Amino acid sequence: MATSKSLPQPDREEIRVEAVLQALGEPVRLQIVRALAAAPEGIACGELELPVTASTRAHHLRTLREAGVTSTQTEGTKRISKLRREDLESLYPGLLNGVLAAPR
Amino acid sequence: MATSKSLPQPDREEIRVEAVLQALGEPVRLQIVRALAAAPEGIACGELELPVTASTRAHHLRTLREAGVTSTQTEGTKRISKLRREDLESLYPGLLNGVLAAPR
DNA sequence: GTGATTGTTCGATCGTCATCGTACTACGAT
DNA sequence: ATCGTAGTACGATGACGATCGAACAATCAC
Repeated sequence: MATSKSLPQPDREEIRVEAVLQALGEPVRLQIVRALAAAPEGIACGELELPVTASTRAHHLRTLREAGVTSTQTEGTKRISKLRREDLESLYPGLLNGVLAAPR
Repeated sequence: MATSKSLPQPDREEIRVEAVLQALGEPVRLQIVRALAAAPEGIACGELELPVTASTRAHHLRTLREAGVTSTQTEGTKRISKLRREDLESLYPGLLNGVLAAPR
């Protein structure tokens, strides 16, 4: 049986804009967010191509999740992360689109 | 005669989204940005009510200016800072409004 | 079971940054 | 010129965070 569990994350009303902006302001994390934005079905940690080691990758994914930017579900040994687009759009309408509109 | 000079700042195309997000992610700076958003005519450094000393205030204003978030003009001994709304809206449409929509 | 895969957690290191006080500059008023 | 005001620049400190390697945990395949 494929057990699937959600990792802890802040509720929508607990999300703080400073934490979101700080999370998005780190280059590696912004790169992750761009990849997640291009993959609505979510991405497993290991599938992200990043210039850092696996432990640093885990650290950034945790930061994004705890800031309320992403949600993570375990699928077997994989952990699928997705953007919390609805929550972010509801809290800060236009913010995410504006960030994603930035030239790379 | 009232001499008026603009302090150096990045051109629109030099603005990096990481720097903008990082600048906005600091609580004191976000407070400054909120105050500037409420005062389209600009605010002098000393008129900002912040829980930090003058030197820290100057540091944050410099960070915002160098990130491309604000512009600063000298008016006598005062330095008037304004939000670069047009540039930010052009680069990251919706971002600033989204941030300002956040509950305090 | 063993082993391989996937990912996290822990501890350490190193750099960056927010903060402060002090000294300094620039301008205006007297 | 002297004084007061507005703000910056510098140097130091302390805290936070990005990074890594190594050890650990959980699941799947065999």
